[in-house]
Amino acid sequence: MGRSPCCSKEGLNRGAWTALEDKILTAYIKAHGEGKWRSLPKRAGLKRCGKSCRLRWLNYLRPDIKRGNISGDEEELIVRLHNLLGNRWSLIAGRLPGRTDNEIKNYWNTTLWKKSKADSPSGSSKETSQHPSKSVVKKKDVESKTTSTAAAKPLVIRTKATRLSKILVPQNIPTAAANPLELQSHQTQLAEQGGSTEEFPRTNADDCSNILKNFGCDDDDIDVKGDQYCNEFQSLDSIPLDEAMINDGCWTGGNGCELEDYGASLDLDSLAFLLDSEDWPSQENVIV
DNA sequence: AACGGGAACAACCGCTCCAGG
DNA sequence: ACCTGGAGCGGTTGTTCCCGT
Repeated sequence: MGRSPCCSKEGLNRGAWTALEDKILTAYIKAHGEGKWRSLPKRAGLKRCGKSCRLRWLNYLRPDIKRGNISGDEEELIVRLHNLLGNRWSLIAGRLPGRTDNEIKNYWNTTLWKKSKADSPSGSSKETSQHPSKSVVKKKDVESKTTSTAAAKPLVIRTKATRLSKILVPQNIPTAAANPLELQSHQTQLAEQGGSTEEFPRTNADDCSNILKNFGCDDDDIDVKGDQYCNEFQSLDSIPLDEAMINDGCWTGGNGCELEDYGASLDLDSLAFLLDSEDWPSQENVIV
């Protein structure tokens, strides 16, 4: 409708991200920081849409992502927050350090929705008794229905989810990932530990040169170091990115980015207490 | 061992908001 | 005040994995 698409889709990679793409994106963001997503792919040498890069970083590559299963405490908190906030996944995720809105949304759609349904067999709650993604009711229909029934419902005033306009920068970002050379130790460590021998796509010299250019290296520097850097990238290709990052300490908090560094550490118990508190308005008349 | 169905998760899409010019 | 681009959000789709038959 007259609006240019966020990016030209021609010539762009789509679908699953490769280990090399992950490495390039991670290294670029660690070197230059987040933001400017639209121009990031070009500057980083990625054939991806900016939105895709942002999503990949936020949902998968960010160092403070908490991997692994949702704990019981977290699950309970998600249920409570969903009861309170509805499908405002980003808001819910904001109260679960290390969890992404996408992860919580998926978890709800696959797991908690069923539990929620089982807990209310009478179907008293329309919001929880209908699978959000399996619903045949289109969004516009939902909107028209909600507006048409608004008068019959208690007053609910909701704003859009608050955006986080500030980037929380960990105080001691390991610089290794920004420099492929320094990541070699990870591969060495893995080799010594009998790490994965899984094969990943190889990086050619042109790719390396482009990456180096995008990271601000001048041509002379690339000429001198290009082959060396390329070798490092190629050797890195032999290990999964996650393992490299874990060894980097950034994923585990070992010597890198612990949640506390982000000021994002929250006590689930205290949150649960908060939700129990009478100071919280009930869902029926909450104003967010 | 092969196949089918469902679950889980990653990624994409369209819409909206907001800040800056 | 208006316009535009950047960015964020929630819904939806696609792909992979797992398990039962």
